[in-house]
Amino acid sequence: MTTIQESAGRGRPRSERAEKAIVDATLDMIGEGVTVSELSIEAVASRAGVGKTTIYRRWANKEDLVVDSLATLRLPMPEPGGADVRADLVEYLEVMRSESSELRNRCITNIALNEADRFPDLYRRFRELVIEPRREAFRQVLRRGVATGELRPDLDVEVAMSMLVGAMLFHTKMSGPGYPVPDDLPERLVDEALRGFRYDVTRNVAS
Amino acid sequence: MTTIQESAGRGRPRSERAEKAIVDATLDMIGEGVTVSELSIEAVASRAGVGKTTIYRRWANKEDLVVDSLATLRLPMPEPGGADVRADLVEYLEVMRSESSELRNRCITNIALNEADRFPDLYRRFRELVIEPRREAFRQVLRRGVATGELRPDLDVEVAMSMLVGAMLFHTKMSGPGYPVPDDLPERLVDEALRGFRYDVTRNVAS
DNA sequence: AGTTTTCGAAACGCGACCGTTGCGTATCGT
DNA sequence: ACGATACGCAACGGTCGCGTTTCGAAAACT
Repeated sequence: MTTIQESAGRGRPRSERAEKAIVDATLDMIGEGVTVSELSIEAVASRAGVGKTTIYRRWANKEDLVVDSLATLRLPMPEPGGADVRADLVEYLEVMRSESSELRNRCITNIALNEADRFPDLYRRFRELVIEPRREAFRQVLRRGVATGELRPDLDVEVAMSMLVGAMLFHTKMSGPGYPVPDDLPERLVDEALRGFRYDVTRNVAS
Repeated sequence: MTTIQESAGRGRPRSERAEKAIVDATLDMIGEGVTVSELSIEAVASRAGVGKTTIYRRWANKEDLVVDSLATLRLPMPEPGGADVRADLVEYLEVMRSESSELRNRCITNIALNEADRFPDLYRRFRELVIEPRREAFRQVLRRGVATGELRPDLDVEVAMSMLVGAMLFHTKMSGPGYPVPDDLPERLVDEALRGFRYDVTRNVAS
């Protein structure tokens, strides 16, 4: 908790509703693509229908507000069904796809991709809190696939992850009004990745 | 050319040096991760060692300055060697990798990934000028591979492109002081993509 | 009832940047 | 030489957001 100080519960208690409105406004604006640099406390206050005082009483600065707001995003990667590697990979990519369609969740990628350089502290905490757990879950699916023999024993897991996740991010970032992410993209990505691009007459006759 | 007007060559001619300094400063700042919104004419002028007047005399607004600056980035994709699909793919990814290490060239991805929503005009022109030609070149390599029989006839070319380019962008965006892009990433990416992840005892024994 | 704390709102002085204008100087064509 | 234009620089009035302060009202405690 980066909150500046708990008030000794003597007088009027802090409004839960105001706090939620502030965090919501913050997340929404970041989700819409507003940079942390551009994010103004005044705009957050106005959007949340709250006085600036109410914000400054809780957070010392903008970065703390953003950190705490992002921390409220609990987006657990689901335990993979575990039927097979293909199903698990598709499931995870599908999570990414569906999340990307909600404005709120876009702030995850927006922060991760845009703010790393300028707010290293924010990025580091965000990386530990959100990014790494997800990478690890994804990594485990691939490792398990190697262990079960579904995937090549010499598969470069990190590179494989980059390909699938990178392709997904690529599409979601490029997506927009005119360029929606196809519903079946996760399946198509996983299938192409599993089969490989090369034409091999001894094997690829169709699945 | 978005330049506001050519002066009738009567008096003192406009300084080539100043113009170059302005464009250089603009590109450098964008390459460093400064948003177009954040980019201030004052900062550009100061960095270029130039008066604001000199900028406003040439460009009507910030967006025009950015458009013209980006247009000076002539970054032709090389004609691929054409030895085989693998070599061509590695070559193109290698171009992306090496470009990403130069600050100046980072403004390509920065603009493409961060400014699409807020500056649709800028993004559209940039897309036509830089992005689409490169996508098309990349696409041709894959199509040629299908035509020569090196790649599967039913390969989903768009998905394949997303995987390779997306993975590369993913790494370059994530890269930084502590996270350099491995030199051999292009090769590793292409090899994993061509082979596929799946373990197939009838085929994968090594290359 | 009285105390304490928070609430939203408004205003403060401060600094950054806007786009414009005027200044004295430099550099071109005629 | 002379007029025209561009140069860098400094200043203008204006807007925006900063972080702080003050205000009267509201909501909890003893």
